[in-house]
Amino acid sequence: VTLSAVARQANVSVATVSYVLNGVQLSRIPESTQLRVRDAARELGYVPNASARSLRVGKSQLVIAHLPGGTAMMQRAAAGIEVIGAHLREAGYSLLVHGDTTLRGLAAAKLWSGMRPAAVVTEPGLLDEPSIALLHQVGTVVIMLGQHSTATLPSLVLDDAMFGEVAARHLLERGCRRLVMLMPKHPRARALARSRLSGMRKVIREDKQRQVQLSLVNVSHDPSQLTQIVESWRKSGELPDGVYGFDDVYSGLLLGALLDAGVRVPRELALVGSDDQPLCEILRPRLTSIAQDLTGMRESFAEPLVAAIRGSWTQGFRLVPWAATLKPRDT
Amino acid sequence: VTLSAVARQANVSVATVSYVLNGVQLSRIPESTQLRVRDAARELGYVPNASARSLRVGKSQLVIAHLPGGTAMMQRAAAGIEVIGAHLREAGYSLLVHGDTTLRGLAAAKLWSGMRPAAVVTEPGLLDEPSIALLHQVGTVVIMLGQHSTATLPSLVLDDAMFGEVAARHLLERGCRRLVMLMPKHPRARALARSRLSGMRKVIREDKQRQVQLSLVNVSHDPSQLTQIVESWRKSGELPDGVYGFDDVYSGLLLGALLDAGVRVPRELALVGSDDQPLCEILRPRLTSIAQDLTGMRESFAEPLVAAIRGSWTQGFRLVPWAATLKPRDT
DNA sequence: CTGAAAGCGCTTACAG
DNA sequence: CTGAAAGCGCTTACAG
Repeated sequence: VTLSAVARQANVSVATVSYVLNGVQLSRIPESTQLRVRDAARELGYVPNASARSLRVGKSQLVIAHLPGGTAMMQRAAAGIEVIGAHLREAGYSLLVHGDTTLRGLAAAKLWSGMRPAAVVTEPGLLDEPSIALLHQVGTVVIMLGQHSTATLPSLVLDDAMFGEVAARHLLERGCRRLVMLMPKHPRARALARSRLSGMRKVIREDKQRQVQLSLVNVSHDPSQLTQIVESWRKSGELPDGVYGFDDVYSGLLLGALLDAGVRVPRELALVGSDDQPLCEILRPRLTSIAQDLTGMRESFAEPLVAAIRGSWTQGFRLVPWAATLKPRDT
Repeated sequence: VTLSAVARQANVSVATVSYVLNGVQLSRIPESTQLRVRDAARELGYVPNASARSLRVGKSQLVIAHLPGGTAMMQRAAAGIEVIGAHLREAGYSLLVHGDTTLRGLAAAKLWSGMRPAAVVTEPGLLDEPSIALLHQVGTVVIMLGQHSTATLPSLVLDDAMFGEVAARHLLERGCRRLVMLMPKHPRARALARSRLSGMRKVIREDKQRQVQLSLVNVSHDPSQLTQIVESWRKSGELPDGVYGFDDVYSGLLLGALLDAGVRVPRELALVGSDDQPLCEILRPRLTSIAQDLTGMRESFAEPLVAAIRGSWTQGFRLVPWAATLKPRDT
């Protein structure tokens, strides 16, 4: 069932049907005709052929998110994907996610440029310059999620400083003075960690009289490494009294190592995670964490995203601040 | 840069270019012409317009996976999406994921049928009969992930029995006789749980002389409920000696409740989770779990999927057996 | 062995 | 206010 079938049924031309169904130049078409067209379309169960439309206008309504699963960014995105997806749909786009890491670089760019998507949302490091150039050549907008060296691309940079601020404020309020933040070695997590760290630093800076010191400790997901760290703290007598563990998994791993070493949590050492995963309720002691707050997602993320897709992007990059809320538990 | 641009450059007709680039009737075209065409395409950086192709052949190369994030199915899929995605790509399809739960039913079907995708992969409960009919009408194959009441649809049913088998075998080997399996109340998780349960039952059945009893306990994600369960076990003196917790999260919640009640794990009660999440390493005692083994994914999942997309599907549904491996830890 | 041509289903400038 | 028509970039039966 095509446009012309609807036209025949409604006794008008295909042009009129197209105008009515797309809401173009409606003022010129009398109510009665519009009604006839809409009725016919409904009766026949007409669904416009997106390929034909794309071919004609030279671009599809597709927005492809190139976000390898398991990525920190992807997990954040998963939480907000409903808000973002709904907003994009209202704006006439379809958001689809490509979660396969094995496809990247020119191979990815070729596949997508073939689809002539309105936009590709990607992370720094997945698409190189020639790939981006290819997408631009077919008129696709390339949007970065995170800081990219080429400042010419529209970039939405997640600003996680609030997480660090909430963590630091909580630890200071508990009276902690010798703070540690765990810094993951994994590159993608590290970008987030730096953002969170900046928030911690800010709060500490604003609180000079209290003589707070902050050390950073690089960590991986290897449990034995955390055992070593705790051991070295014990030996040197430099056990911190407050730790921000970056996220719940790192915090949980540290908690395990602390308990193994006989450190009393939170008596000797207070610990805060991030992301408020189910894990927090499961651990003993239960892990105090920080939940992300999706309020404002629409204004701070979805709307700028649509603006970028439409090509009305002014700055090189834009910070997307995230609200964060403390979830106090045992640690 | 279009097909005709390549044709001009190579001094042949568009038909010839199309034949060469698609590998159709190559035997009839001399090597030298083929070379000229391929060189021209490469030089110009030609990328075929998927919309034009789709319009012409009446169908796109898109395979849309309608898998709301956070779903058990989605998490399993995430693990295997690289294998599946790569296989589909080799077969000429593009797998894209739609992770937004708010879109379902007829609204979803309309959006997708507009794209004329080769296939939509969905779960039971997201698309009703009229929605499926609409997709069928435009020639889209609808594939179910999981058991669907309409046996007419090609369905890939994940068979998690191996998880239950591994769990039961492990517990029996430890000498456990009073077994419990936690059964989640959430509908989607429950389908998986039933599959895992069948594996447990099978192992217990094959082991009659040992007089093993198995009870089921319905659970939700509410920690206080698990506390109550442990309490009732204590009171009645019917503490099981081996528990299969369905997955790591439920197992972890139970472990917390057990420790709070002073039950010694694994001395009094052995506990096995599933999925081998990071959580297992974090808990004290560390949680014994069962990892899924992606070996054989290609044959058991990706290949039948492609067969279904191509329309060569014989049975109503097909079991996809998953290999599973015990990850012994403290519990 | 190669090419001219029809046609997929739309949108939109243009003519009436 | 409405319609006839061009054309987007492909594929493919057909003719030579």
